Amino acid sequence: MAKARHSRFDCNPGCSVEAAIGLIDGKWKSIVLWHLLGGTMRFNEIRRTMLNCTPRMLTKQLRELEEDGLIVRKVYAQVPPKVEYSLSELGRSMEPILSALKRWGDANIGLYGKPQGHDPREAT
Amino acid sequence: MAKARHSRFDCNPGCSVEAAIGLIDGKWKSIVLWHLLGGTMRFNEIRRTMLNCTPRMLTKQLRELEEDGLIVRKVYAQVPPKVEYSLSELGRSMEPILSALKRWGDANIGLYGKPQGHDPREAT
DNA sequence: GCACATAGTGTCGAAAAGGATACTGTTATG
DNA sequence: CATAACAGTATCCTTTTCGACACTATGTGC
Repeated sequence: MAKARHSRFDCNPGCSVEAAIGLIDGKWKSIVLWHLLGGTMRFNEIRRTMLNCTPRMLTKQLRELEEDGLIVRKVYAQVPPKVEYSLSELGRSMEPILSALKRWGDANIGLYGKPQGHDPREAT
Repeated sequence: MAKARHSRFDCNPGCSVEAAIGLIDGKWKSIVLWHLLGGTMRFNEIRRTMLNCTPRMLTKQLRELEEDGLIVRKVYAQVPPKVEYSLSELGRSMEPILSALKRWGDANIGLYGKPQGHDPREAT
């Protein structure tokens, strides 16, 4: 797998929990997965949803998700290149996790989100 | 909040997802929360469930969880010190997330946990 | 007056993650 | 021949995170 932070399963009763977050705790991974729940997307299409993510970063996150078997990368042999990303079966099986995160976030983001301290660049 | 990695909410439709994982993506946080779902625990009691976590690390994770309002720290004025940690209301409200992670991990850990890449030190 | 238990701290260093910025390759189009 | 589109790469650097290891404080029991 791609991530190191949670890849060691140091704990026992909780290690399946650790294993699961280990796959989605990159800076942009959960968001990418969330967007892909809505269907197949192209590279720049994903990028446009998270403008603060550099292409390098996005590539990295996508490659790790692919390595972990959560998404599928389909390259079309065209010349303005076309690459489509979509959830694999395994990726789709994470829907309950993503939904739970979304629900919790929606319900509680007021506690953490905007109050102060969001950077003045573009927060989209 | 304590974490920086996900504290900027760079994305919009997915930022509530980001907000949620931002609170549980420390190396040991999700595990601590998972254990605390089972009830109040003392410092060393938690430690014993994750022997690879140094006290310094555990303290850090617990402090961040407390800062984020997910757990409650109760200090008893005794002399072999006694400190109890438990989930706050907000922490308990994460149960669906934790459970979803656990279920997914239990169902799929075989794909990642054992196959390759677990280090030969003690995996407990 | 000394060790013991609990819940930590402090310091240092290595590794991982993340980010800024610039550049590449390939064809179709004008 | 120059330009543009798309999907990346390459290089370099900063920040964050993690870990090892040693050390602290304080009442109690011997």
